[in-house]
Amino acid sequence: MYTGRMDSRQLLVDTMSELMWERGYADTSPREVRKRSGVGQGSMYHHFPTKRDLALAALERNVADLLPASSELDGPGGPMARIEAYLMRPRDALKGCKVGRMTQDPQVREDPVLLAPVARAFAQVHDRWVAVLREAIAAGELREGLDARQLAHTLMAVLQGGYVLAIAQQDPGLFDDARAGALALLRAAAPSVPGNENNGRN
Amino acid sequence: MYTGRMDSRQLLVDTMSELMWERGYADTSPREVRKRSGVGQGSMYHHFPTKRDLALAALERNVADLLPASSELDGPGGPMARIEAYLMRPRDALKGCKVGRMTQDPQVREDPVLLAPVARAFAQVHDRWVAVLREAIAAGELREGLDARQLAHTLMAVLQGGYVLAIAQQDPGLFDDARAGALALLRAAAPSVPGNENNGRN
DNA sequence: GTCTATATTCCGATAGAC
DNA sequence: GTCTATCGGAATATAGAC
Repeated sequence: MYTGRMDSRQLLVDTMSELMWERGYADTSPREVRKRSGVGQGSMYHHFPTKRDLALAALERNVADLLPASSELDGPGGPMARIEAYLMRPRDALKGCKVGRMTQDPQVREDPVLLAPVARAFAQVHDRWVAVLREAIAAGELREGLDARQLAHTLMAVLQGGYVLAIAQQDPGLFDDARAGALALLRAAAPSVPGNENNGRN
Repeated sequence: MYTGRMDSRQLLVDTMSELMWERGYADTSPREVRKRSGVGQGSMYHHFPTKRDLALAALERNVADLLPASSELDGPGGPMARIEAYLMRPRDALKGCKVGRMTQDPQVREDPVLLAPVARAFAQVHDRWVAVLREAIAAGELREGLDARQLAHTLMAVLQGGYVLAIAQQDPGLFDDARAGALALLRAAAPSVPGNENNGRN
């Protein structure tokens, strides 16, 4: 499919994926895509019969962009160190998440086909979170009895919701607050006597 | 301003506020508002010269709807009990937050006037969170050294992000996971020996 | 305050030549 | 594959009568 150079098809997908991050799907018009990409009308409808087809391709691309970052969660190093690294990695809070944003687009959220890549991406990130959280519990870095699957959703939500708060106040600091607070809570949830697995006096 | 009955103006605002929750601002057309409300063209532009004016009124209304709920945070009862009650109160996860949603609307987030009510509402909820969290720390229900302002943003983010996750999978359970996990973390962040303020052996 | 008529521009395509 | 021309309908109003 990919012919080896920056062809029209690729240009269209790149441009659409930018615009979907910036403006979402519903509010992005084929006209804008053509203007920004410089690709002509005929060309566009040759490669993508409908706006939705182009959006789907762009969405898959955005999802693919996102997943490598989360592989940081199962890289080398202690589990808590990886958790902190992923949680605190630099992110452009005021732009938001190019995948999470799609859930708020009325035309995406009502379209199972467009929503599917979003769901898959989040499920994959969730799996990675669960694994590292289980490791942390096993390593005695997090208290036993915590539910790794729940906690994974909690931490993903902190990031997704952090964007919402930051955008509302136009202040990236709120995103940083949200994740720093989450990290502080995780630390407070370490077994009570660090280095001694026999907590409390059970 | 309010004439005592369900006049056109009020009908328009009610309808617009519903539609903004369902579809956002950018993707809601004046035509849809007229259709759903039954108010005519002339009437509509008499009361609201532009779509944006109507949206602003609807937005203020949505914000006003939201704030009473958060007053639960400074009601009667122990701080942790109020925190749990507010965090766990029934919410329609798949509809999302009618205020938070606005931050993802391209035409709202770029318009300081439309964004202002959203920012104000979140700031107010944050204040309430901070107060109850400080109480919880003072009462020995949460470990000292936790930053109430950060934590307040964390918990708000859990809710906002929980909606994102739930919508992505079309499963309210993810919203419940996110908040249950947050509650579990808060409990784990209680002083290590409950009832004994002299934690560890400092 | 409400009505109908009209206007301009954009949306999301389709047609058909090159 | 790309181009230009065209299309029917919707978006977002404006005009002016009642």
